[in-house]
Amino acid sequence: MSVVPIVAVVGATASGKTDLSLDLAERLGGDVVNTDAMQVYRGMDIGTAKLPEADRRGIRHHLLDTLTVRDPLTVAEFQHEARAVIAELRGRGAPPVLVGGSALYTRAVVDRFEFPGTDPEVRARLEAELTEVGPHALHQRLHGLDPEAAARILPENGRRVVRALEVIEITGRPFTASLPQLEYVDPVTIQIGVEIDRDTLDARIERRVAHMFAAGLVEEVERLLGEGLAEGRTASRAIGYREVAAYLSGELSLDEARERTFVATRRFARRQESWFRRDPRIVWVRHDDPERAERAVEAVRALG
RNA sequence: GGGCAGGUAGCUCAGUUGGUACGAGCGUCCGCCUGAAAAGUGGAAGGUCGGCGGUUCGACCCCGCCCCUGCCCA
Repeated sequence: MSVVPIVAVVGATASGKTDLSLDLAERLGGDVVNTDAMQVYRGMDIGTAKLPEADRRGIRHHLLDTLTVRDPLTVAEFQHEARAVIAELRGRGAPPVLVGGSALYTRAVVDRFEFPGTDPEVRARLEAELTEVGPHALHQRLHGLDPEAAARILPENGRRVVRALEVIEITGRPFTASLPQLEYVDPVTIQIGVEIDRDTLDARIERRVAHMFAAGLVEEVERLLGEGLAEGRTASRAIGYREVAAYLSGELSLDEARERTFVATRRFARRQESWFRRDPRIVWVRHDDPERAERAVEAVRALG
């Protein structure tokens, strides 16, 4: 193979992406690159199902544990860093094997995807307005400035309305409110999706959540709260962490926290599925297919 | 054995002095998504209102009996 391919393993949480990524990296002689929004946080191990060092089969993993829980992270920043890592790996001939369930992160890295800038002051001001006057009023304003964007963004979705207004203000141009075409930055890219039926997935999620609590998730959250987890804009939203934090502050019983974590994870998996499902470029392999790694490698080699 | 409370969507519960269930939250299903994405957001499908009988033009709401659940007394 003349060009070093970019491989991305995608799929719902708990579907078995991690194992497949190790098999692929091993067979292709590559490194693993995390594309999970929460596994970048140091100390968030149990609740993010981060693969322990000892289980990495000696394969190098990138973009894990790069931030503290107080550090916010954005897609655009992640895109920048991940692309740098990918370039470096390919430079030395090692195929990057991306793994992670954060669909937008993966797409931002692998696809032609450009983010207009951001301005903390403008953002803060608009967010303050949002809490004050509500999303509908801001949506009205957006309608006046950029009817097309307003038509595509639901009036209830304050977050997106704010971002649209921010972009318009700092760029002076209309906001593109829809996702870009599905087009890889580098044509030698492939996405391998892990396919799994719902009942099996739900059972795995339930087991995983039970295991997390048994393995000390509560203690992990307690420790991270001491490190400022609650102030972390991104990290504090992680499933499992907010539920356990609610338990620790007395808002929920332990059982409720566990149940809600299970339910939230299940919902998250549904959202991931609906996201990946509509990307026709993904090559799917069954989670329980004994030949799945071979099939995936074959698909990679077929790239040319 | 007696008393009290309750049996309404998958779950927790609203509801009408009798006039086609206005239901809500959660879940489920489907969708959207450009700097918080494990986030944010829209929609849809679900109910013979415990059973049987009675009163009534008409009952989920009234009466009787029965079944179930919880609590109390014996």
